[in-house]
Amino acid sequence: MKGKATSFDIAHYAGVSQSTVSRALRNSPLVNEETRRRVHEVAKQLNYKVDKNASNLRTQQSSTLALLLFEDPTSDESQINPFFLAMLGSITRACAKEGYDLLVSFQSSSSDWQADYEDSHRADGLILLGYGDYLDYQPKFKTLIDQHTKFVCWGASVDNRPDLTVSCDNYGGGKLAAEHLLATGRTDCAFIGDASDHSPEFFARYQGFKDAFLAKGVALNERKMANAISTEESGYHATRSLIANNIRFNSLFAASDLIAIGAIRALKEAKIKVPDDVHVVGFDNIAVASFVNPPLTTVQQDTTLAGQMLVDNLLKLIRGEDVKNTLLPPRLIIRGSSV
Amino acid sequence: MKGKATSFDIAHYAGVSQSTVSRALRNSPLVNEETRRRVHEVAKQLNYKVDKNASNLRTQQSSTLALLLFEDPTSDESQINPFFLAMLGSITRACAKEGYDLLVSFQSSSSDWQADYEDSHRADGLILLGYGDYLDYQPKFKTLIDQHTKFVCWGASVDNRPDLTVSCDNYGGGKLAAEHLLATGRTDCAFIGDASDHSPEFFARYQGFKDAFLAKGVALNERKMANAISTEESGYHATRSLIANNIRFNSLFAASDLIAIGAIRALKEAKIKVPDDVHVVGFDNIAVASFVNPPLTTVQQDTTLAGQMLVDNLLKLIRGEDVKNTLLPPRLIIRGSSV
DNA sequence: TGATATTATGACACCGGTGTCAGATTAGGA
DNA sequence: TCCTAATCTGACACCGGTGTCATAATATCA
Repeated sequence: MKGKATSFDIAHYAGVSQSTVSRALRNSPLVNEETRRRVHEVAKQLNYKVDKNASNLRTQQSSTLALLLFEDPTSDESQINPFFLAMLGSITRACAKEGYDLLVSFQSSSSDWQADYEDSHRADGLILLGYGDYLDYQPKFKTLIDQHTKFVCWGASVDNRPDLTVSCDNYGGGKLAAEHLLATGRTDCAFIGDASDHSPEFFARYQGFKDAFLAKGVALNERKMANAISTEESGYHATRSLIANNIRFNSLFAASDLIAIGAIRALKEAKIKVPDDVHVVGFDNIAVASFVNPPLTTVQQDTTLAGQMLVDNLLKLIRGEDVKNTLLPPRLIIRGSSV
Repeated sequence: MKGKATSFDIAHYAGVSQSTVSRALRNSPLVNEETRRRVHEVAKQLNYKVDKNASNLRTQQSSTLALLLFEDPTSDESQINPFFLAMLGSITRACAKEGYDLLVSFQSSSSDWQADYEDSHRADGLILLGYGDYLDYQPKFKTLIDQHTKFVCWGASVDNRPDLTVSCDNYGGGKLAAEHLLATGRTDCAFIGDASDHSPEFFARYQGFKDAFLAKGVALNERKMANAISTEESGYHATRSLIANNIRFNSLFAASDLIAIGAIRALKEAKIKVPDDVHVVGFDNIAVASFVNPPLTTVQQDTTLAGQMLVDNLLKLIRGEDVKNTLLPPRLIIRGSSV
């Protein structure tokens, strides 16, 4: 046998027509039990596998989803945000569970990442994942919608289509962090992140945080804020600049764990003790969080559930079913950095 | 325009035949420059994308590689070894660079992971990645070879086909670790890992380590070894059992960073100070390593290069070119856990 | 001007399945 | 025994491209 076996080969050996082979292998009720058995038998012997290209071509669907991970262009090429890596793991598993394959692709946010996966019938739908400047993305989202591309999005809200977004309740998560700091009596708080509409996720975290403070009659000092993207480096520099400007605080809320870890490094360097002098709370609960010193108090996003929801919603979209706006509950994980 | 545009639509609007469209879009020298331009023009307007299924079906290749990540079944479902996540990142990038798509799939090592990707023409070749008991895999490797499946493997050596393996020089890495500990004067060393042929990577690390000690006339004490798989938990328990058995040592070499991190936890718990009482060296240089307390001295595997080599070798294999056995140089990263 | 080479294009088979339709065979009922 | 229904199977068109071959149109040269 040279080359791979085709359904015609099976047909030949099983003494039936190719049509029957196709039906038998898909367990169509139309074929006789005995025939079905024989066909399966031969197929197994010849190690036959359906040619997905042919099958997909005919049925016009691919049983494949594509994950586009777009990263902040300023972040280091070699280091991928561990939070997304965790998401990737759960998405992969969720896909497998649903019988879908997963194409993975990293995109720099500048490039033409509406990519051709769906248009070229490589994938039935897209999952978009990434931090970064969402204003850049809105026009691309629009293009996708115009082209009727099926996609879901982590975190980023898509104008007029909240059903396309799966997100952690960032606002609620920010509140959790605030209430925790308030409970420990640390009301003089700094915020490191990006409280603009360029990063809606960070912004929502900040809003929730601020509102929880306001509810207790404590106003956040706008000066005690510094911008940072979600990298350790960025968190480090932002915090250093606060310290350099002689800004004082006894607690710090970072918009992500990576930022928090960078912040802790800056604090340590300035001989400011965590948690004694400053309580630190992060966001994400990446794997590293429990290993840093001190272990990081953080708001957990349930990546397993998130991956599952992304896949579920996308499949519903593909099947034309109704999809609801999806918000996942955050959970506070208290560790040494804040007690 | 209902549905996606096909090459016939382009042909219609450009006033040429479908054949010419196909040629023009692939920039065949056979088509007239003016025609080519017009066809591209129309294609762009209709947002036409080549149907990969049709194209792949005809050309009998997919421009896709599949990454099969098989994990130790005992490891926690939700936590993926960060080392592999890093590899995944670099493999993805390497694929993109070569113009290949990447299918990602997690396999539990028990399942039928010779998977159908290649047989079903979903992928042109496989990349296998995973820790675990390699004896389990050998028969599966054999099946793959028998079926002429193109694949490469990280770490695991495939009998008689060393060209199919890309690996870090684990033996050399073990030596690096040993020489470092010897240089710091800590010759009474424990080893946590698996020094059997069930995990050839760990075994090689141990061998290199042992040989370097022997070269200095120091023999390792066989009793100061404990088995562990590559998880924090496992490293923790293995180290605890050594301590519980009253086994003393002033340095410790862990077969992987995760194990080392678990070991440090066990040591701390037993009030044994790192690095004062015990120097610890790990292997992998996962992202966490620099954040633990104390920062972990470790042997770095260059994941970027590794991913690139895996992809390069696999593509060579697919193209029928000659592939050499590939061994990547390790590098010692000295941090606080051993000085 | 006629013969030949060159260039550009269209017609058509083909890749390997899936779905439809028609027809053969057997069973069931009168 | 004949007719209709139920069951099973094969022939065939089709999905949307790619590659081969034939041929028309134009250029080249004697």
